[in-house]
Amino acid sequence: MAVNAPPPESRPSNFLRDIMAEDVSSNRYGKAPIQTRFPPEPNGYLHIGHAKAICIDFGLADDFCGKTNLRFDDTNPEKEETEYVESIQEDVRWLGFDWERLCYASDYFDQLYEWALKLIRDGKAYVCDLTAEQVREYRGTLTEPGKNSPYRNRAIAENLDLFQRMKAGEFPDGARTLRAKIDMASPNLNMRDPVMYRILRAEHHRTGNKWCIYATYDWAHGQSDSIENVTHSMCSLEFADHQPLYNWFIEQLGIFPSRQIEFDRLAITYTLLSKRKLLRLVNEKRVAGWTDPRMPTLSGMRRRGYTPEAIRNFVAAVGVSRTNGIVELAMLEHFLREDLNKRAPRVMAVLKPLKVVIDNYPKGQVEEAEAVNNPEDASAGTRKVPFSRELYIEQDDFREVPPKGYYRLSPGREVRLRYGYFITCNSVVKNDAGEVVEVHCAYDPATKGGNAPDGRKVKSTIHWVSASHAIDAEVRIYENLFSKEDPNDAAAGQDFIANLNPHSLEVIANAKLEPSLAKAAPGSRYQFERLGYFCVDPDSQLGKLVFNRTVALKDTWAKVEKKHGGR
RNA sequence: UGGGCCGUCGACUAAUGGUAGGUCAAGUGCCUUUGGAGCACUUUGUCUAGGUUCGAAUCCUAGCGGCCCAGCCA
Repeated sequence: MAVNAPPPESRPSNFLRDIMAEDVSSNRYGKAPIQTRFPPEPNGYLHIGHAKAICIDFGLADDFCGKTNLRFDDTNPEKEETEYVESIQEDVRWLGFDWERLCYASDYFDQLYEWALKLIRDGKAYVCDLTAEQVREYRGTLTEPGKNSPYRNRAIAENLDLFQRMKAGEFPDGARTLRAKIDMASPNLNMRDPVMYRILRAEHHRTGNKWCIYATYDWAHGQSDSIENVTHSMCSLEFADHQPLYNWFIEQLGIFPSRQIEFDRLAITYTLLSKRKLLRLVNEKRVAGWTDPRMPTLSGMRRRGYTPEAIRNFVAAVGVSRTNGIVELAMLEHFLREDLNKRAPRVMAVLKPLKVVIDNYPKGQVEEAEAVNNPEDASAGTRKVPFSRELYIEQDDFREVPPKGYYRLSPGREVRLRYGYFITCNSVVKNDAGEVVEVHCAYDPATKGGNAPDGRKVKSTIHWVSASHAIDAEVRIYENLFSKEDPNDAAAGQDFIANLNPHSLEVIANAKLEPSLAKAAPGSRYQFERLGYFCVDPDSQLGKLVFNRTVALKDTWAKVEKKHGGR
């Protein structure tokens, strides 16, 4: 029913789309619709590297009016869990994709078994009694050919009998394997009689204890693709050496000829994208689980405040090729800010409070300043923010001795309180340690709303909250989880654990927020003006809000400060 | 070392034998009630050497460099 459409002209080209377009125009699959699949193994949570694969698998199929299945590649019961199959579905949906069919490689265990029998009957597979270690020895090396297994020429009837008894559970784990009979001298090691089945007594999250033999990736993947009529099976570059084997099985069986195409994995600076290593961070409690906001998992990023749109835009901008590159984290952050800038309501919050007393403002008086909710979106409207004699401003927004290029408050200097008044600092109060703990100012009543009738200008506008109206909140500030661009670049004898950033989480226990935030719901995102984007963490409770900093705003002052060598 | 894949601005990626372009980053200026956002402008690139061709990032050869493969993981 689906008609294969040519790709839209507007999109930048990529080699995958080109291949698919060629296959469509050359009628490689006749009238069969384009079909792809996203095939995660349920052995961990999805991360942003998977987001790239998801966007490719679903996006490309969509470009050609095709369909995409979500298929769990669950052929190794020792590592797979239901928790993971659930989180994966949630994450794919959250990213904005919906699958045609939900499948499991384990759906095909019976069919795979039948096909294995066929290969045995055709003399293309045999039961091998070599131990794992012997198999390795017989395989040869990168430069030397392998040797034939002594069991390679077993009679078909014997192979059939042995294989059926493997399935029946007559042999202990690891005692025998079923191997494809291909070529022990092939320069491609994957073709040196690869193992198709191993004996493994482990409870499978779906098939329970029905099976004690499990298909390997090579035997399961291509056949699963074929069963689902997958036309284009995209996978990452490291599988390129498996493609001849992928094709060999399909040819021997004479089944639907799915085509494997490899592309490069996503890599990002300061980020680890390996399920195995992320699992270690979780198991060793280096982070608070898979959903820790510092994790590159989709669930961690979601909790951190990322939007699916930001991730999709990033993935699209990164593109796809066959080179092994590393994208700068700055690029991800750009697309995050770009999206949040459009959608996040602005709000005032003070992370590190410094008390400001406006000496000439009437005691007990409260005014309501009208604040714009989102300058990027007029329809977001305005809100009222209480203003009074005692306020909090950011400690960073006052300097007793202003460094070069510093525009904010300092003794004798006038600044604007956003949506409030111009104030001038007259004096400071210090504690015993000599630190400024209170700043005394005078306001100009004529500048209400933030404009001086005489046209006088100030160099900076700072945010504030009314001390008596502010609500307290915990704010969690995140930095990169790793302090090295390449987390794996560790000294001899060390690994990525050594590159963990000890300052990746800073908890601010008593931030002061404007009262409009009192009922902010978990998951909602805001821009704390001049600071960054923040979202409400699910740890929040009534009266005890917890915010995560999603990403800081671009900080021009930080650059200036760095250049001047200021503090 | 055998095989496979790949080398385009600092990063990612287009150009499919015919003007090396885009995004990020960096820089400059404008604007600004967020040192935010926005706008304008600028810098920097085809790994090297040969060859084919009127013309090469693109095709060929060689070299150099990087990544992947010796799990009964995926």
